Amino acid sequence: MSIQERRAREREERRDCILQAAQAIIAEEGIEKLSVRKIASRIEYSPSLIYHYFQDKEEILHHLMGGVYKAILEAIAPYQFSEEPPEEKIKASTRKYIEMALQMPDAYKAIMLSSVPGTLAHTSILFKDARQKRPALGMLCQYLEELGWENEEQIERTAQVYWCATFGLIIRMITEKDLDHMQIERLIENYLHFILGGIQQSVTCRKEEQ
Amino acid sequence: MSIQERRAREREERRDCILQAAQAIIAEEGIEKLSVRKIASRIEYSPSLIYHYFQDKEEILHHLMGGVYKAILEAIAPYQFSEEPPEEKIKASTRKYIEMALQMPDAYKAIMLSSVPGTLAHTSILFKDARQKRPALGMLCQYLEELGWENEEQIERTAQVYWCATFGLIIRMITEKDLDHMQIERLIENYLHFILGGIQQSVTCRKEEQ
DNA sequence: TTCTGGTTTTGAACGCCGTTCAATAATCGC
DNA sequence: GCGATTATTGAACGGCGTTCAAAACCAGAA
Repeated sequence: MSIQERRAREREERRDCILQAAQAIIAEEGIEKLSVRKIASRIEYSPSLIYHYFQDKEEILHHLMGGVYKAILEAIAPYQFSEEPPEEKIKASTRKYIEMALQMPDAYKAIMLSSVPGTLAHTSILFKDARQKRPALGMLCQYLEELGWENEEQIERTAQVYWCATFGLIIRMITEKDLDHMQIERLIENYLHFILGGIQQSVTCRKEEQ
Repeated sequence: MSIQERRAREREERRDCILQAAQAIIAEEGIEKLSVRKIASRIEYSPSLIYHYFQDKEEILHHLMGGVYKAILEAIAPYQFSEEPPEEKIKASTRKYIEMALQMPDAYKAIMLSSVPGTLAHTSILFKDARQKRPALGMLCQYLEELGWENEEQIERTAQVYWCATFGLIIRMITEKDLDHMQIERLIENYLHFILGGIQQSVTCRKEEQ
């Protein structure tokens, strides 16, 4: 028993070791320079070994990216329980989300632009009832409800396009390098103002309809 | 003279031929499967030949993508001269832009996500005075002016985040496959409603400030 | 201790890729 | 027709992800 346990533990350790090496390479050279062979040489094993611990390169990426995205989601989770008004909660958590993403641009890009089913299962937001499975989406839906929105379908769809829009800003800021902190700060501020306007306007519309 | 002209023409023709072959491969197999060797084999020349007509693979992509993006911009240009109210012009041209992008998802993704300076020079929108160089941006700025906006800086920044947001929606719709026409239509409709809300709200704010 | 069965690790290979470069073939100006 | 220019090629380099049969290793049984 004990021996099998040790074996399993060692196996897990080596998996971690591979993931760590991959992370280090990404940190040093960028995600597009990551290769199975480089991971192997860094841990001083032959490339074929990797394939006894992971099915393919994609699986390695998937593991790493899962961790990254989880970190972002965990960073914005606390706002949920804040006592501030919903608008402020939306603003604060969106800002945090953007800042987290910008701190790990390669990883964010990689995970959010991946079309691999396994990754997509963690990042897609445009399916029905997505709010149940996507914390960021669910959080925004909750805020909208706190703001008095009632149409379930409109809430979810608004949350979906909201996060698409936020995603767009982030990716463009990542893609267009040479933006300094000042410009980024201004863009985020402008974006939040603009997008919150969209939410408030929709409230106005709803109120008028009643 | 004439002979040199013919030479130049022939050279141009072969360049076109290479570009056409590349386009065909992209159409058949997707952009990520495009390779210099495939282009060469399709035009029945050796791979090395390609490098006498283009500096590298990137330059080929750049030429193709330039054409693609131009097509989108040309498709939305006419709305500029329409007599409809600015809100309608914004809605209509944004919708057209989105639809065009969705018709050539691979190409759109490739050009808008490329970080290569040459490509970036055609697609970046987050720099100062971008409205002078970016038709889509300039158009939106014009509409905002027609709506009575006056703060030059706010106009440009709003236009920037507006297109970032639109870009985000498009990329997510492209990335998350399995969306049917109905869902896409609903998302676009919802997005336009939402984002126009943002614009109108900003107007309201401005009016209140005065 | 030696053998056995399973696990871990490797080396070599396959078939791709982008790119370079010296050598050859074709074409032109004279 | 000849020398220079241009077009084209074949072979090679170094990289990639991945596969697979063979080797090395190791736990427990005889």
